[in-house]
Formats: sequence, structure tokens, C-alpha cells
Amino acid sequence: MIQDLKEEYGDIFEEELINEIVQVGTFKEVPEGYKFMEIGDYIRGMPLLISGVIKILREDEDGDELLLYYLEKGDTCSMTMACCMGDKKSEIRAIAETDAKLIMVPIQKMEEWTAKYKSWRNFVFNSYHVRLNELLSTLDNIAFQKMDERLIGYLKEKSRVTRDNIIHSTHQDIAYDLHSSRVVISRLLKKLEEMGKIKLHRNYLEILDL
Amino acid sequence: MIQDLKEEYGDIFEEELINEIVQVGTFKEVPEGYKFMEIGDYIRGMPLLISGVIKILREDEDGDELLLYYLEKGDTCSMTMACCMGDKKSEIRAIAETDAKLIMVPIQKMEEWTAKYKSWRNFVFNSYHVRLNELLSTLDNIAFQKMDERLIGYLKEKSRVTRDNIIHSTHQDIAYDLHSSRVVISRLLKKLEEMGKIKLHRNYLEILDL
DNA sequence: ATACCTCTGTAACCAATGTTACTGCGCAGG
DNA sequence: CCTGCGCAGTAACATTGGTTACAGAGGTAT
Repeated sequence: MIQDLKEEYGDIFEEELINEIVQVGTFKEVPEGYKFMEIGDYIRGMPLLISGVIKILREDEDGDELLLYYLEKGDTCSMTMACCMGDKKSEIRAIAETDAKLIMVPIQKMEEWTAKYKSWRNFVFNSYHVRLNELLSTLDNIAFQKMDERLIGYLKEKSRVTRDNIIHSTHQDIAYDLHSSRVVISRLLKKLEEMGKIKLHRNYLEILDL
Repeated sequence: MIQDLKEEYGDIFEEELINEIVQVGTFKEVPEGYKFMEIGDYIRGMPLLISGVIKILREDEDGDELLLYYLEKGDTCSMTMACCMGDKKSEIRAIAETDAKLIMVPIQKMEEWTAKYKSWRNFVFNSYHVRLNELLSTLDNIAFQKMDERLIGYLKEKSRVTRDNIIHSTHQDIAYDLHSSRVVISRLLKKLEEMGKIKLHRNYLEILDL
């Protein structure tokens, strides 16, 4: 755990803070598909991602989903901070997109470290505005792009975070993430295949040239 | 200026910080329609809103607009912080929705005060997560609601921030904010009028019962 | 009053997306 | 090997929202 932590966060946190994190944090190793957090859950801790990818989803009352963004190593979830500081329930769902390692830090430490460590303060501010910009760009996609462009963006982004030009998803999976329907996605994927940009298979697809 | 500042921020900032703000801040009084910031502008300062309402808009490459949210008294613009910490250009446009008073604080002070004053730190964190939640709810509206619901939400929100159940906008104005077209908005407004929820006039409309 | 300009109402039409329904394929388990 | 189930392909159709076009209403400047 300590090595992992140092490797990923050693450059940005001072020695003393790293030690504190090791003291109070809980190391977790979770498999793909693990659900960290459900909408309405109370937040117990704040995650520091060491490896893997976590996807953050929004859901409305009717159960319609929408992918907000991915967390990658070195990231934390600002939503978590935003929520716990207002001691509210989670507004989002978090699911491991790949196997992942992370450290959970009790939220009480947040405040304390914010006052004590400049590096922690910077880290938290940085997370906030990375997330703000991420949300903004998600909003752009939804507001200004058509489904075909969003789909291409989705495939690119997913391929980027998983470092794999094979997308291991069914059409239905993709439809959920983009808040669309299976038929629509199948239709558009077929077009992309006809254009030679991807190759379709059962349960997965290959990205050729997006 | 000092009275205004104390009245609005006296409860949350300590005396010493208030004094510093007065020292380095510039008081500004601007009329409705004043454009504080354009997309691509470099950010010179951070606004502390004392009275009035500012609307924050997003725009894509083609010039299509979208209302993100309103800033009200006591608010500041987290986008500004997010941008200036990465010494980047503004991602948004800010326009006075009503006459407004505010204080501009040079961005260099941000960092300094964040280390020095707990109240400032809390204020900044708080702004960040209020904005995150605001953006999230904007996203919800766009992703999960149809135009008619979005329109109703827009009218309610606009009426709330301006404390006026008369909306002084043309159909075209509304269409811009919602990133739709004039004809569509006229169509939907007519339906709302038929349902007895609003009353239409030239250049404005009354909210009866939304 | 006249001319002009902006705003609103409305119809006809189009494109994108979502929905329903049915087909067949491939794979896993008995 | 057969069965059943989940996944993908496809067609027909509905709905929403956007576009174009035009007419009339209200207000303003000359």
C-alpha cells in the first residue's frame, strides 16, 4: 500500500501527509463492476484512486442513466467532497470500470488536512476544477452534439481510459451510458462500421480508425 | 462599499479579511446587460457579488448558447477560480441579468487568503460545491427533461432570481438561453397560456400558476 | 398618417431520435 | 445435440424538436 501510494502521490504530497494517509486510510482492491457508491448512499469516505478506472454516473427518478466522466489514477471524486461537506447523500453512482486499487480516507480528515497541508489544499482545489471542467465538457457534448458525435466521443474516451482499442460492451451498455436506446446505438454503430471506423462483434467492438 | 460588503459578507468573513478585501478590491456598479466576461477572455479578477443577478452562459464553436446558472448575492464564480488557477482563458460568458453591485478581487490574493483565512477557504470550497451541484442539475435538465419541462423550469428559476413574476424577455431571448429556436418556444408558451399557467404579452409574459 | 422594424402566431415540412416488434445468430448449460 | 437466453439487425412507425416561410400586430421615428 505504501509503495503504491508513494508512487502515485509521492510527488504531490509531502512525506508527513503520506504517513497520515497510511495511518487512517483503508486500502481497497476491487474487481471490475464493483459498485462503490449508489445514489442516496451516505458518504463514508473519500477515495484516492491508485490504479484502474471508475465511472461516475448520474441517474434521474425514472432510473435513466447518464455517464458523467471517468476517474483515473491520481484522481479523487469531487462530488464526494461536494456532498460530504454539505453532509448530504450522494448525487451519483460510482462503478469500477476496470479492476481498481484505491485508498479510502475518512471524511473528517478532509477539513483538518486542508488547514494543515498546502499540498492537500492544492490537490483538493485541483480536483474541484478538473471536475468542473469535466462536467462542463460533458454538458457541451449533450447540449451541442448529436448522437453520432457523442457516440464517437464516447468510444474514443472509453478506449483512452482503458488503454484498449477493443470496447468490451454490448450495444445496450453503451445505450445506458449515453442515455439512449439500444436500437439507436445499433443503428449508429452499423453506420460507423460501414464507414470503416470500427468493426462489430458479439459483446465487443474494435476501434479501427475514429 | 464597506457597508455593502459587511452587510453581505460580514457574517462569514472575519474583520481582518474584510479589511483586506476593501484594500485591494475594486467596487463596481454595473447596469443590466453589462458583459463581465466573454469566452476566451483572460481573467483579471474574481467577482464577489453584493447585489443583483448575473447569468452565466456557455457557448460552442458555432455560437450556440446555453444558460448554465445564475449567480446571486453572496455568490462568486467558481468557474473563474477554476480557470485562473490553471491560468487559462474563460470558458464562459457572464452577463448582468439585473443591475448589479460587486467587488472585483485580484486573483493573486486567492492563493494567499486561502492559506491565511479559514473563512475564505470555506467560502471558496463552498462556492465550488454549490457550483458543482448547480451544474449537475443543469445537466439533469438537459439530459432528462423535454423542452416543455425545461421551459417551465426556466421561467420558475428566472422569476425566482429576479423576484418578479413578470418575465421581461422576448421568445427569442428565451430560445437563446435554452438553446432552442424561437418558433419552438412560441409554440410551447402558447400551450402554457392555453393551460392557464401564463399570460403572454409583447416583450414580456406573466406567470400565473406554474 | 406613413413607413419601418421587431415581435408573435401559425402552418407545413424535415431530421433526429426513440419505440415496438420481430428475426436470427451464437453460446452456455443440461 | 438440443434448448433457451442474451445479443444484434432491421423495418415500420411515433414523437420531439428544428426550419422555413409568411402574415399580422404593436410600437416608433419621420
